[in-house]
Order: sequence, then C-alpha cells, then structure tokens
Amino acid sequence: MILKKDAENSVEAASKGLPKPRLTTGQQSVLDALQHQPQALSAQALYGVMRRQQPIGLATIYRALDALKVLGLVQHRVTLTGETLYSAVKHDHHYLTCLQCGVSVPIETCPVKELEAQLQGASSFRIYYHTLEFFGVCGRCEV
Amino acid sequence: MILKKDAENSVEAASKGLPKPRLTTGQQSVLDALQHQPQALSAQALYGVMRRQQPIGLATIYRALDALKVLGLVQHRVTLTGETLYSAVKHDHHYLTCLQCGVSVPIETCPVKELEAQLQGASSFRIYYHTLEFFGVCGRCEV
DNA sequence: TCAAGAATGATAATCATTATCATATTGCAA
DNA sequence: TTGCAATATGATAATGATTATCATTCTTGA
Ligand SMILES: [Mn+2]
Ligand SMILES: [Mn+2]
Ligand SMILES: [Zn+2]
Ligand SMILES: [Zn+2]
Repeated sequence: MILKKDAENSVEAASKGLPKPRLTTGQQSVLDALQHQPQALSAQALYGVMRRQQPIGLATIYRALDALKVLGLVQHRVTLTGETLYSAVKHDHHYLTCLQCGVSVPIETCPVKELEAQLQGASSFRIYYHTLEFFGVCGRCEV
Repeated sequence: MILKKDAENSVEAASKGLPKPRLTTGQQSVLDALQHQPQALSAQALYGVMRRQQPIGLATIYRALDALKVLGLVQHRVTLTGETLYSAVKHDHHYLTCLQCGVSVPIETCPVKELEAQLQGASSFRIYYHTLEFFGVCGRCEV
C-alpha cells in the first residue's frame, strides 16, 4: 500500500530557473504557516502558533527558516530589539523606525527594484530579496 | 585653576537644526574611536580596540552607541550572524550578501536618497540613516 | 525490504545584549 | 570654591534569542 502523503511540495516563488527543490515536511509546514500570517513573525512566535496545530520542535523551525531563506521563499529582517522576523517572500516590507521609542511606520514606495535587477545582471548572485529601512527620531520623541 | 579638559565635543553630522548636544566622555571616546576605524565594528570589537588605549567598560560602549545612534552620529546594521556593526555616519554602507556562505559584497550605488528626503518631508521623522541590503545566493554557492 | 543518510525534537550550550547596583564623576547653586 | 544631587561608569549577573548536540524517527534508493 502506497501512502499518498506528498503534499505537492509546490515551490514557486523566486526559484524560477532552478531545479525545483523538494521541501522537507518541516520546511513545508513552516512555509504554509508563514503564508497564512498577515505579517512577519519571529521564530519563537511561529513556534507558538504552529505547535497549536501540530507537534513541531523549535529547532526544526529555525532550520526550516534558514533553508527557506536560501531557497528564496522566505525573507527576514531584524528589529531594533534584536529579534529576527520572517515572512514569505511576496512583496517588500520596508519601514521608517524611531531609534528612540522603536515605533515603525510601513513605507509603501520602494526605489530599489531597478538597482536589484541591475545588480542581478552585473554580479554572479541570484538575488531573492532586500531590506530597506530608514532610522531616525519621530516627532513625539524629538526634543 | 581651571582644567582645560573640554575636548570641544564637536558634534556636526546629522544634528543640523537641533540644539547641539553635549556628549559624555564615554560617548565622545566611542565616537572618536569609531571615526578612526576604516570599517564598521561590533560593540565587542570596539571594546577590544578601545580598552587598549584607555580603560572603559563594555556597558559604557553599548550605552554610548545607543545614544550616538539617537543623535544621528552613529549608524548600525545587523549581519547574518546576528551581530550588530556600528560606524560613524559618513557615507552609506550597503551590501549584497549570500544567504548560504555569508559573503558580502559592498554596493556603491544607492537609489534611496530621494525617497529619504521625500519621507523626511512627508513624515514627522527626522531621518538619520538607512539600511539597504540585498540577499541571495552567490555564484559559488548556487547548485 | 532494508540499511544509509537525512530530518526531527528535546535539551544543553553560546553569545550578544541588558539589567543591576555600587562607585565615581559632573554640573551647578549657594 | 564648596557641597550635593543628578548623571555616568564599570564590574558583573541576568536575559533571551539562536545554535549545537545527540538520540530517535523518517525517507529513499538499491
Ligand atoms: Mn523594496
Ligand atoms: Mn543608501
Ligand atoms: Zn519615537
Ligand atoms: Zn555564497
């Protein structure tokens, strides 16, 4: 009897032109969970969310996130408090952050698309995503 | 007798238009040390460098770096390994980094100057610096 | 079917950063 | 100039996120 437990392992994102990678069950679970989240999450937060659905280890989540990053399926950014937030690679996430109180305002515009394509061609890199964040002091915090 | 130990506390950088802040001796030392470094350093590395010249505590360095950031005199960025690197705010430091091996290639171009000025005007923020980094996989790491 | 290799999960170990707290320094009023 | 309250500093403990271990459980291909 053949177990039909292949969840399609659909990998589409940035991996165009690369031999389609097969994800482990852990990686697939983490990717699914991330794609169902409205905003970026820390590994620990993801752990809290996922363990309610299925048993999974924190180490597996960290390993999966790293692997998914290298595959171009997940992107990351580091907050001022030092925690890393992960999200599925869909659209950009850029912010204007106050160094004093930490408040972050999302930025819609992104002027680096062209440079990215340019770098992609000029370098030997396959670029998956980028981080762009402005730091300063908000009006409430300024003297 | 009046001790002439005021090291001018010259603060020029991004603090244009703000009441000139007086730096503590610790902050001034850290700023000087950073300005004499050719590249960004971690707080720990800075500790190693500075303590050879004068006695200073690691906590003081961390506190000074935070204060200097809020003053717009120091900028930071976080590496893939999780350590924060600091540098005096002079010019931008942008990179193209491999998620697999960690190699980082400096990028000269920066297309966000305009957006920054735009945000500066549209928001209530006083913007000091920004981070911009591209992530992907380098040629040596790609399958 | 089965063994080798890969993945997983529980847990210990790291390590950068923060919090404490006692001491030293500074700035300013008297 | 003196005295003191506020601030800064430094040694060290505590924290917390991430990583390393390692025994166990899947996967996979011969
Ligand atoms: Mn962008
Ligand atoms: Mn720039
Ligand atoms: Zn603020
Ligand atoms: Zn690489």
